[in-house]
Amino acid sequence: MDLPKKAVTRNEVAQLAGVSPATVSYVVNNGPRPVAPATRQRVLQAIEQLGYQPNALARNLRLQRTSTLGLILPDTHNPYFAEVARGVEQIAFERGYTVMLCHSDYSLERELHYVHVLYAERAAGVIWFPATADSEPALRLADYGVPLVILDRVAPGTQAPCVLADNFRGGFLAAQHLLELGHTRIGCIARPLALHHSQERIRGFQAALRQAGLPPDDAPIVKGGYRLEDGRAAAFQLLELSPPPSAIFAYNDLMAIGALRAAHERGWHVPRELSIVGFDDIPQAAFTCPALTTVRQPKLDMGRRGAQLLLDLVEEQLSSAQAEVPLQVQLVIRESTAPANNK
Amino acid sequence: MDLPKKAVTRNEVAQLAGVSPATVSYVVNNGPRPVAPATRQRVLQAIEQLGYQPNALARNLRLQRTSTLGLILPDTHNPYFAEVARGVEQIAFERGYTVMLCHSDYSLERELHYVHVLYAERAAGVIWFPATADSEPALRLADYGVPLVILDRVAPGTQAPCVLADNFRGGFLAAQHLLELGHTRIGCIARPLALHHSQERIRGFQAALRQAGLPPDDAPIVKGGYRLEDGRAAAFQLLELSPPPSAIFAYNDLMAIGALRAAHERGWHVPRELSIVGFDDIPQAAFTCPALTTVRQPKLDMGRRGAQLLLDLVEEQLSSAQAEVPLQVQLVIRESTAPANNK
DNA sequence: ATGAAAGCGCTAACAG
DNA sequence: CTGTTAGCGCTTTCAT
Repeated sequence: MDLPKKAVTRNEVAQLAGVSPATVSYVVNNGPRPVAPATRQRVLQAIEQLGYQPNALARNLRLQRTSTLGLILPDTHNPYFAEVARGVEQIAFERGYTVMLCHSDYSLERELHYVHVLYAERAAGVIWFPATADSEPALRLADYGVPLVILDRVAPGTQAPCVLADNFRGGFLAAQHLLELGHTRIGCIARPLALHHSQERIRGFQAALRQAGLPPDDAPIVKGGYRLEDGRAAAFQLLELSPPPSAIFAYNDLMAIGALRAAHERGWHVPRELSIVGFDDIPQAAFTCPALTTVRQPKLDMGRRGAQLLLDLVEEQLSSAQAEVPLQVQLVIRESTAPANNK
Repeated sequence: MDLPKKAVTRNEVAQLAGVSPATVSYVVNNGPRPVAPATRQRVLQAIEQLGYQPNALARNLRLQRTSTLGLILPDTHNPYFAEVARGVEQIAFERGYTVMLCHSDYSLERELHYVHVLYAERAAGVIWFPATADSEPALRLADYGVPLVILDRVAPGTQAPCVLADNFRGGFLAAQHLLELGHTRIGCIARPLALHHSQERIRGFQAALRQAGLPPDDAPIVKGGYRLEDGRAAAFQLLELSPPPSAIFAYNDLMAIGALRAAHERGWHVPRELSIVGFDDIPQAAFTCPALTTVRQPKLDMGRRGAQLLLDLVEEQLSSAQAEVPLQVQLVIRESTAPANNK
């Protein structure tokens, strides 16, 4: 039943309908030339009868373009990325594109691997959620002439449009939220500050402290990974300080959850004795534990916006043909909305 | 920088290297014919110099096969599916395949849409996580001769291999776990019983009750959706019964979390006054809320096993060429492991 | 050891 | 309105 059954081709359809292969194309593509209603009918019937399904490979080869989008991201295990993937696919579907899912698994090497694969497949464009601070993948894609949109990060030396969360504002809001709850000693779980967005979140965070008249240096920072387990470890460090913080701002929700876990293990009651705020918005987490408040970030929307931007780029490039379009840098800022205390 | 830059072709490489296009192929593919070391060197250098990257479209067209796998699943918003996707991509990567991510969004129509797209793209095989009880997508794929592996469901009328969780056992274990905790009145949040796996989970659940000497009919069942919100609504129904159950077994973790939320809203304390068990294993949930225990199910592994099975099928079909291989039905049972109470 | 050439299935310009 | 034909970039069987 699933032996290498040979697919029916356009020629067979043409033969059955008694027309030329070209005519079949005109019917299938609804153009570029008109077809007499009677002929069209015969062709459609032949297609139906044979179960003809045009070969996209041949079509793409001939057209010198595909409708495939590459999506490179670290790992859908992190619900944040899964949500981004979902957003990308939604838009791709709506606009007739298809998505190739590429996990970089937080490795530059694999990002580069997929850059090559996607170019080999002549992807129409790529959406890249960088795993490291290295811009090489973007450079390579630019070199290949493949349109690119970068998510959640700026890649120095690149012209590619970015979709960014407003990291500064997110950090600011997180601190503000905790300050309003009466906390004065707040610990931070960050990533290495070399990372632009981590740095921004911390900057925003400290700005809020300063504005409240608190010395930012009072806020202990633990720099580290990005996984749940990293958050747990970082929280242990923070809780052992004297005095320990009464609140924690975590770089992402995964680590916030890790912190929550650490708190539980240490016998702290959240949120009575310790408040925790994560930067992202993981619905399950938000719903599961009323103690966990999050600064909401529209990550589904990030995927959607990224895909939209990319497809606009792709299609513009297509229509503008060889007209020398001036490069343009487009920067989209997505703002975090106010912190939501999930009652 | 990303204008429709024309890609360098094999002919240009051949010209630069002063060899025939065929020779370039032999070098690139390392066969099927040997190439003199000196020639090979010149070709490699030309490739390097021009930044040549073979066009996979042309190659696939010629070869009449691709290394693209289709993955059709409801929605990566559900971490369960995200995890499956991750598993599939892992194996695909290892074996040199690429994954097309297709969200059916729980709709048969979209499943069929993607079946067509994937066939048009001549996908080497498809992994399908059905959204409904309808087998039509499987039938269509069989008709096209596209190898298929079905996840988590049997599709009547199909020969496709399935990767199944041991739903009966999972339900059994869930009930057993709750019985050991001393519960005697346990509510169920299920999906429509027409769905094989929901039915099985309930069957297993009731079998455990029976074995414990309890009348299964005492266990109230609410049938419904699959989302967090559905679980919340179902839990409200259960909690309003008199007497209300002291424990709840939910079809999946998303609904278990919804139930947890409902309990909170009603002022119940979990797990002191109400125990909740979800069938899946969502790490965040499990970690976030120590009250939530889950029957672990290796969903990453489900994706991995599915992809392995599929690729074996694909490659076997490739090698066996036109030899009339007898159809074979392969059924893999994945067992749920013991319930883990996430302390 | 290598070159020439025939397609893979399709689109679109060129001819009627 | 429709048929014929030249490729798209590649693999591989013929030849040499």
